[in-house]
Amino acid sequence: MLNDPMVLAPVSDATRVEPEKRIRDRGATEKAILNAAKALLAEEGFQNFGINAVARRAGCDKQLIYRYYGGLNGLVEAIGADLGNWVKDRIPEDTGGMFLLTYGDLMERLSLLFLEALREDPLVRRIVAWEVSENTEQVRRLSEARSKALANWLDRMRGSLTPPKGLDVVAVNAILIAAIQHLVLSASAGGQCAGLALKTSKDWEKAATALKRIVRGVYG
Amino acid sequence: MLNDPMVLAPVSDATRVEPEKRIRDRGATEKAILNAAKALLAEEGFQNFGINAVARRAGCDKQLIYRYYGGLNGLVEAIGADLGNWVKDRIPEDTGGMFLLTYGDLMERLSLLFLEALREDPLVRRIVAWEVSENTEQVRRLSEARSKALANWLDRMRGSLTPPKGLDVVAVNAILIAAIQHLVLSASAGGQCAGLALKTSKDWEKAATALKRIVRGVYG
DNA sequence: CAAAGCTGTCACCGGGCGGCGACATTCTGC
DNA sequence: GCAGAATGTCGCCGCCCGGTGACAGCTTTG
Repeated sequence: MLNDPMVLAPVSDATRVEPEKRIRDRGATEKAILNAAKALLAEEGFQNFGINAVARRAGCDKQLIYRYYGGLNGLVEAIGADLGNWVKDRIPEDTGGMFLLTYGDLMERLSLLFLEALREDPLVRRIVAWEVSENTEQVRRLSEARSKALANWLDRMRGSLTPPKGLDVVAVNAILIAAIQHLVLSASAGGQCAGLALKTSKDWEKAATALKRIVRGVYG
Repeated sequence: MLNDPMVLAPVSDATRVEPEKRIRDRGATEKAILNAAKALLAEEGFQNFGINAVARRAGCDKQLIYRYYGGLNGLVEAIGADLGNWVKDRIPEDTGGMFLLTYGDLMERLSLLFLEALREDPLVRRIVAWEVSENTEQVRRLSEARSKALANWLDRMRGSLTPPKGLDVVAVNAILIAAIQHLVLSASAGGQCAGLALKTSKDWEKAATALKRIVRGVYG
């Protein structure tokens, strides 16, 4: 009664634009929402990541996010599920025909691969930044998924190579991963890290060389 | 704690409670605001860091923040100014009576000192997390102040020790710093990093040992 | 004394947020 | 054909945000 619809004398003239009806396809809509969420997170970061923003981006009503994903939490969980396949998608499973004779060979290669992969994946970068910035249930889920995937990958790649004795490989690798992650995040946010410029590919070569030296130093 | 909301009890009757007048002291108020801001940032992180929250915490009206600091930007800048003295305040200037014979000795010690200092300073941790999460003017200022202070500190501590030749020390040190920062941030947020638990002091000993091995590996 | 300035407080604005109920339209099963 | 479910849309709510103008009380200055 408030708005008598027919009073609206719809744009009668030639400027008439078809209302672009959204097709009714739950599957497609769900995908659109998920993609919108991932793109939004990748591009804008977790700061302005919210129901309204995702809905706007997906071009649908936010109500559908509640219906199909149970709200933001569920949506984030869905993103986390994808994340399980991250390493699979992003990092070559085989070692590129190289012969990895030692654990040092392996870790050098994996470090560089990981660095590359992270540099090229804005979504995961944002998630890592999120992980170190908040400690909500949402983030914890994401973090868990990511770390599990990463651990599996490391394990698979190790193959039958035995790590050196007398060295806490878990701790050392954690530090290496931390270094890579922070390096990439820092570069992504400010173009540098602790005085080291990280913009041009030349900058990155220097970083990669230093990283190699570090890995070789500890793993021989 | 500061100003009970009971102040808004109207001037009713004999139950008149003295409204706890805030003393008029611009200097003290400015300090209160700055401290509130730092405490808030340290405890809650940059997520909900805003004019209203700071004013609430400082127990004063937000208008004063605009007047005295020119808004949040100015306030953040004031925080950044303090940051310049961070290393000075937090990290012993002398080397604790140790004889640092080699660059490796130095960097091992500095790494551990930096790790310790960061672990014990929630404010700077939040700032570092902020740095990798956003790229606004505010954050850039903070970041710059911090990195400058850090560089100065490294330089002072180096003294007359000459770094090894044939090694890009800037890059290597940047990676070491990145590792430490990410390790601490990760621990602070989720109690672990890449599968390495970082809660108990025993956990941290393992991390420190691994870090030493890495530093020694690259710097001898 | 009064005027002018400083300090602190309050109320209000527009806007975006998350969340929800109600409705419109289309599809499905009987 | 019809009822009910599925899908999509709309408008509203209460809340908090940043920002600003107006005002009240104290202090300094003349």
